Amino acid sequence: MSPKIVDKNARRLEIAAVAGVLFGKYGFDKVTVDSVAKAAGIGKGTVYEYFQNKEALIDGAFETLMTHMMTHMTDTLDLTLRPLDALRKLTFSMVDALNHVGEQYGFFLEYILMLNRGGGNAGILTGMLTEYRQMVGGLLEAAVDAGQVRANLDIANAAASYAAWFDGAIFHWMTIQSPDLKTLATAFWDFFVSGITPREEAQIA
Amino acid sequence: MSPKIVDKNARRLEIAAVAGVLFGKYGFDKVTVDSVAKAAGIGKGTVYEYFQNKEALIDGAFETLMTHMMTHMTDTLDLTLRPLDALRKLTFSMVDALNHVGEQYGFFLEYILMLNRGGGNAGILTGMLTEYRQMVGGLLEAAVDAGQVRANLDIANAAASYAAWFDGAIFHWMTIQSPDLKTLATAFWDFFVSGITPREEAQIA
Amino acid sequence: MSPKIVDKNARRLEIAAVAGVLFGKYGFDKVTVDSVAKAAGIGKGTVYEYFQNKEALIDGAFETLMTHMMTHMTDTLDLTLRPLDALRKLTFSMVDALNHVGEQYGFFLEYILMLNRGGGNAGILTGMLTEYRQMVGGLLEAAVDAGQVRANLDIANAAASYAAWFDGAIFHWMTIQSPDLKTLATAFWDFFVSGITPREEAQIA
Amino acid sequence: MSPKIVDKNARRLEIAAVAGVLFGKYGFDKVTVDSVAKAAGIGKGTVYEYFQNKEALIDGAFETLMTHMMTHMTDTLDLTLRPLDALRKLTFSMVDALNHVGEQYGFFLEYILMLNRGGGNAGILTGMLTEYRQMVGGLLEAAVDAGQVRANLDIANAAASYAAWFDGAIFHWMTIQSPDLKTLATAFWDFFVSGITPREEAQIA
DNA sequence: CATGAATGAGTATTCATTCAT
DNA sequence: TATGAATGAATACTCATTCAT
Repeated sequence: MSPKIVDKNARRLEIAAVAGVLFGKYGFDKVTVDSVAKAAGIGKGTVYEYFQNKEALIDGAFETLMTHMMTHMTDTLDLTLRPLDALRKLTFSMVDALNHVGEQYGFFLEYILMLNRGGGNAGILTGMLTEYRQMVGGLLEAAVDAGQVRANLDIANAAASYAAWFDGAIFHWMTIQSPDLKTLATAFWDFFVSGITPREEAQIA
Repeated sequence: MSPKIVDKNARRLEIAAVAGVLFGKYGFDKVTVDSVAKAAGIGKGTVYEYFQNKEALIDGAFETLMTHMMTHMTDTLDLTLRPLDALRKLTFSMVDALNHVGEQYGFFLEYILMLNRGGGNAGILTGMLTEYRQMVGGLLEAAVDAGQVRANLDIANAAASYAAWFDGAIFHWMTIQSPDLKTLATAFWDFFVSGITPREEAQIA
Repeated sequence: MSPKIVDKNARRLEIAAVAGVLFGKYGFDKVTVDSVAKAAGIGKGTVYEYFQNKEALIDGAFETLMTHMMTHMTDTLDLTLRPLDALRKLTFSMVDALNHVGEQYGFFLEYILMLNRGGGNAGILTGMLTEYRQMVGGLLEAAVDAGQVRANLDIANAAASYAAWFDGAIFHWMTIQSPDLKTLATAFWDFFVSGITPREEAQIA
Repeated sequence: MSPKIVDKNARRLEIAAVAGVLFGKYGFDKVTVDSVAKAAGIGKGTVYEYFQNKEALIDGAFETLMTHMMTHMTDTLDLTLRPLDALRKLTFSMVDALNHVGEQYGFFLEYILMLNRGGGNAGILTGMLTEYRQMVGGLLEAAVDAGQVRANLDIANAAASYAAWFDGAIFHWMTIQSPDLKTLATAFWDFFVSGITPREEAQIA
């Protein structure tokens, strides 16, 4: 009922978003609370009205980033398409989006490192990765049902592999810009499809 | 000329190795030069005898790590096997090794982030990644010649995809320990082979 | 806008003054920023709120000292006296003052050395010395008009010589306390006056 | 009898001279023992064979500088000239010399500051200044005897004033290069002579 | 005698956090 | 509620000095 609560939350998200951009660009330790405040157009003390400390700020920033990415995914997911086509569309849409949020992605990586070292809220990330795998898994399952994918596919691990490939590709692309992300994705998709679609027989030695 | 006999290079590598472990465990900014010195059993000033500054220390540590990893790869590479088998062996050997250098791998990720933000020596990393892709590409090419892999495979991109998957898998594994790396690798391998081996025909919609 | 009312400029001058005393007593390099803070009764970080770095602190201290000295001179300058008498009064008043700011004077010397080596703001000092010479030159000129000084005196260089003597005298006095500054000044004044006042004829060989 | 003693002393003087140049150029605190060693073409440890510590090094450097200056003075002193002319020659010769040892002079000033703050060997400096005043005083006394200077001159204080002027002039010249030292000296000399030479009567108010 | 590798005390500077207004 | 002045803990880096060779 109190309209201020809305304001407070909006302001919170605003600050977190600004912080996320800075963290992505310069890294957690190089970003000062003061620079976040300046970038958000508020006083340094005010940041502490919304976040208990710098750590909380990074958690908030990460949540905001994840929300954006998940929203993008959900929005892009087109259930009128056949499952494998929906996955293809999703894949390339993400590639497109990444060309625009590359810096944020750096922040994403860094956050994972922080978690690994005991800082941050691991739950957020685990949950998000699980959700990501499940979305892909769900599509693959539907594709099995639709006969687009071979029935004996280990869906959970295929989804995990897909996701791993995706993040690894971005990761390498950040290091060497060649080949560009779209080319890499195209080649992968081709090869991914070859691996999962029905076939007469496998002839491995 | 020098009255004190010290193998300056050996000492340098020693310090870099110690630093690498700490950087991997706690991250660059959380590691103090003093802690590196203590861990190496030397005085703080001595670190500065071998490295101009903390940045140089991280470059040195990275070089050391890369050298180790490349050496491990080369050592593991068994050219008496058929190419695809050699690649499989390499893959699982790396997975094994990673269970032991997981922390170092965190350092590896972090270094990439630093490079992306303008610090560090980008050349080392680019070179290493290129070398990694080439090694895999070489094996795939040999596999094509041996008829183990379909002839129309885009080798360069398949190698890049393989490498991307590999790093992405480690990356996700660092975040959620489930499934374990070996399971993930087994599923990927199966599915990778399906994608690259010869087949009657592709039946994609 | 600012909820905390602090006269930033007053605080700045206060810190500079305190720093000036310490610099004078112990020299720039022997004085730590922390000791300045302690002496000013503030925290170390606060010093950096007012001065960008230690160098800025010394510039500020010097400005403060110069302002004090110049104010003292101007206050002492009595224009109701005949010009030469005004200069005499000024001279001895400065001597008196110096017995109290001797330590500061050490800082003054040191600052000049720093300037000579490329640090500090040379403009401040040059301006101050020029002003000092002009004040003396003005008095000598008035004395010429009043017939107290011989008309053919090279005023600019006499003023420069006077100033040089003054600083040199302080300088030697700092080294050997004998003779005391007043005696030295008395002798100089007598002899200075002999050199500049009108005379029948010069009988130099 | 031992020829090594000569060597040792020569080496000592050599190091001190080199140190003096560096101290003059950069200031005591900015000069490292290592840089002195490098400049002297020896090892860092060797410096400590000849000087107990950095402080001793500065004392040695100062002694060397003083010896040079005194030697220059004594060499220049021409007793075949009439006393006042000898003093004039000495003055201008020193001015000439200073154009070449300006940097060393900075060291001289700094040393005085150090003494004033309790470091260094005050005796050396006091002795040297006394000697300097006595040399000038002696010439003035001889000039009185020769009738070149008025008999009622307070010789001790005139000598002290002369010396003070000299150092003050150099000091100002270091700050503002204008007027050049020779011009300043010419004006001073003219005016000094006016003040000390015999005259009919003083007509001061 | 000469050396320079090793050392750690000492210091400038940054920045997260607090709190009076 | 918003602010930014004040603070001091934390840290990279320097350099005089020692001492094994």
